Amino acid sequence: MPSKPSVAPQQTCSVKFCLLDADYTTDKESGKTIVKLIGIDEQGNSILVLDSSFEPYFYILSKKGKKKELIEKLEKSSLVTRIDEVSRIVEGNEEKVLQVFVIVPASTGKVRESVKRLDSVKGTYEYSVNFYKRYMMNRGIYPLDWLEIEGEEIENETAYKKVVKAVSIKKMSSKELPTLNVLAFDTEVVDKKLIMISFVAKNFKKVLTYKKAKNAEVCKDEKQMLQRFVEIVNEQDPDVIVTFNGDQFDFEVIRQRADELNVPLKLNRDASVLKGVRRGQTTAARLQGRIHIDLFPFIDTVLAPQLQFEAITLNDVSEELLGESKTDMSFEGMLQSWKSGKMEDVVKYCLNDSKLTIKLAEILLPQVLELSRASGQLPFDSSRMAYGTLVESFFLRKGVEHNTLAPEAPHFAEVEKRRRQRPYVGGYVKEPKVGLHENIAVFDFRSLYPSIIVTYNLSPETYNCKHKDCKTNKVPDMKHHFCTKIKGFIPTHLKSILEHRQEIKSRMKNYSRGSAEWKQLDEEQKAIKILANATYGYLAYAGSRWYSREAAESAAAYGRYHIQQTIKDAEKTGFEVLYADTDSVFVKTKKGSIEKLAEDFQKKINKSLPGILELELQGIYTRGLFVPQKIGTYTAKKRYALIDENGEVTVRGFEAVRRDWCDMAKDLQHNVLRLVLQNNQSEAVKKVKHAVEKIKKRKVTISDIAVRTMLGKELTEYKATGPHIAVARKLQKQGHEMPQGTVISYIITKGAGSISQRAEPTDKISIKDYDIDYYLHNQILAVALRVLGSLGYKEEDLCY
DNA sequence: CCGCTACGGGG
DNA sequence: GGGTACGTAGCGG
Repeated sequence: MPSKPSVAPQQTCSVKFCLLDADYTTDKESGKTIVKLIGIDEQGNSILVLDSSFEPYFYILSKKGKKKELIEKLEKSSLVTRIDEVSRIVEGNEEKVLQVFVIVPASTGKVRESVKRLDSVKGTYEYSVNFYKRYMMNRGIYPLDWLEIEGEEIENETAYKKVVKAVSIKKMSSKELPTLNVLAFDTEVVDKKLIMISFVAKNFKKVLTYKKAKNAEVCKDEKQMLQRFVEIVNEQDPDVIVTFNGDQFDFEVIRQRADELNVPLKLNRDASVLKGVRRGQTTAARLQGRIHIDLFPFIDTVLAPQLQFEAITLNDVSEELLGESKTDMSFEGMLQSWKSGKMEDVVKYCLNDSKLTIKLAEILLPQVLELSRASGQLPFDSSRMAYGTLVESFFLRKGVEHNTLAPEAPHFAEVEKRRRQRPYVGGYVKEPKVGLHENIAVFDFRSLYPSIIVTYNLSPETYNCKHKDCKTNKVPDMKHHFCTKIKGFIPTHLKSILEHRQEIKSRMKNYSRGSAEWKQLDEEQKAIKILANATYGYLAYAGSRWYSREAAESAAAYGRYHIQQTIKDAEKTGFEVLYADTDSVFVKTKKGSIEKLAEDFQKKINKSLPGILELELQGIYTRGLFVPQKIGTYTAKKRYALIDENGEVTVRGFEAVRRDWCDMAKDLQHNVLRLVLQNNQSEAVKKVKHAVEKIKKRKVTISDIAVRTMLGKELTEYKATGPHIAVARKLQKQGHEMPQGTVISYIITKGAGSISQRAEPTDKISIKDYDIDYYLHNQILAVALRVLGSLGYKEEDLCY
């Protein structure tokens, strides 16, 4: 960090750059806290801007008549630099509060701690807002803003093209995204040692390893490979580094190996060494000057709920988002190749992972950046944040922009208490009419919960207000009421982003679908949708500042009320209601055109809905299969499959076909489902019968019937013995090493005892050993009956 | 039935 | 660095 001004006469300069990252540091000489703003200019040069004009502070609301006493006490503290008196809205009321400035960010908590119990203190506020976040909020700066900086350029020996000490910072209006230099990398690890590293950027790809290999740079050993890794990152000088699970895996291994092998990890632009930052139970790899975007946490927290992959693996995610998968090679295959020296396979495998990662980044990075813009959090943070914190940072900003102090964050005991609350009643579910149906229309409420929060003014401060007229405004089937006179904090700002989203959507109409402008606007509106939808959950989130279980509970009650009304109206109109869940209703008609009837119904309902509530016609389907939600004690969330007139199939909730099912069973269910939707039940039954025969006559391969499970931890750490653990222990006794991460492939054999006792490793088994009965009833027929059972088929119908 | 622990992704 | 995930499956009591 350059802290000294250069000896040469300082050069005044002006730069315009797009903000990508921020941090802060304390200058050792002056003791001042310096905010670091990191970004790139129009030419793609990396810029570091230093701003020492911002001071840390927090707020105190004093008790009546005790202000003087409090100020005197505060002035005695060596940590306090000055005290201002300002006007802010506190819990709905305008108050005069003390703004207490302190020497360094860490002092806010210390000073607050020393005064919070004084009887002159009524409340303390915003003492735990991170300094760079505080800075961005107060200055109205959002990530990806273009900033115009006037200042002095400082000589530096860092990888930044320019380091500027800011004198003034102005926001510009451009919303353009800069061209970023993005580098993806992936490592392969065997026995906790790095064996290979691959990189892919726009015009660059490389593989490092230390066994002789074609198409790779062959290093002397692991240490030299790590050194080359550092060199290559610096040569490529990326603005963004992308990984898939780099926080918890790749960077973690790299750090450990670099430690062991004594390789300084100078990956940062300021020439410092990589450090991990604690984020909850996990560590994130945060680089200085380069944003490390780990796609895994982003997909896990933000995208997973909207998508339908079975697991968040690079393979499944790539298949869904890119329509392509990893190479045909399995991990075991790769391992085999490494051990036997078939290096071209390993190189291909490793490089492909980086290729997929960068392709995913092409799609996901714009989403991360728009989410940053919408939430006000840096890309590094917004890509790792859980919904609760993401929503909260948005409202914190709105508070600052509207002179409103955020409620104090709940303390540990309070969070615990909130967590222990009995769960409240959620959305309404109408059990599906099991079977195959035709001429189906699906309706859903557009952004149901956000619309309800806005329409009914649900917010912590509007709950059970004192106004006489509001008291009759009861939530359906609840004792609660919400204010009808004064707009609440949450509904006000939620409404404004919903309107902003509509405005973006109407602007999108000016561009042709799929154009660059259209795509950027689309990402922007999707990011806002994510925030808006998460606000409902935020009201009931235990860590929330704007916590109101009553508001969340009421949103659910209003939701149930409206969906039930819609069901009643649909029935009155002559539809048969097949299924309903929370915000969607599935109906069918026996006579007339489903399209026409559905459109008329939608219009009619919308005329009767209050506020901003709106029912949408989600789609028309030629055929649909609905299966029971309860099978024994197991309750599926949503389980149906639909086909439209173009033959497009939508499947929900059959995902129970995951682990513990063999490939043959998985494939069979897939085929059966499609055939049923194509109204070809006889062919579906034939397929099942055929599979049954194959199992009975042992005309299958081991791989068809193998179940694969990975050892998630060391074998000794398992207390419970599932089938894969039993197999692993058997293998270990035979002298095989069974480290964490070993994939156990097993089949169930004939004989007596539990499934675990009868599980055997695949490599020692012949096709005559498997238990026909188990595969018939617990795999093939089980999976087939999930689909065909709802159509009245019994086991005996599916066997010859 | 409840409460606790371990897990995920990566290799 | 006053930012310390999170929701759930599966086990044992």
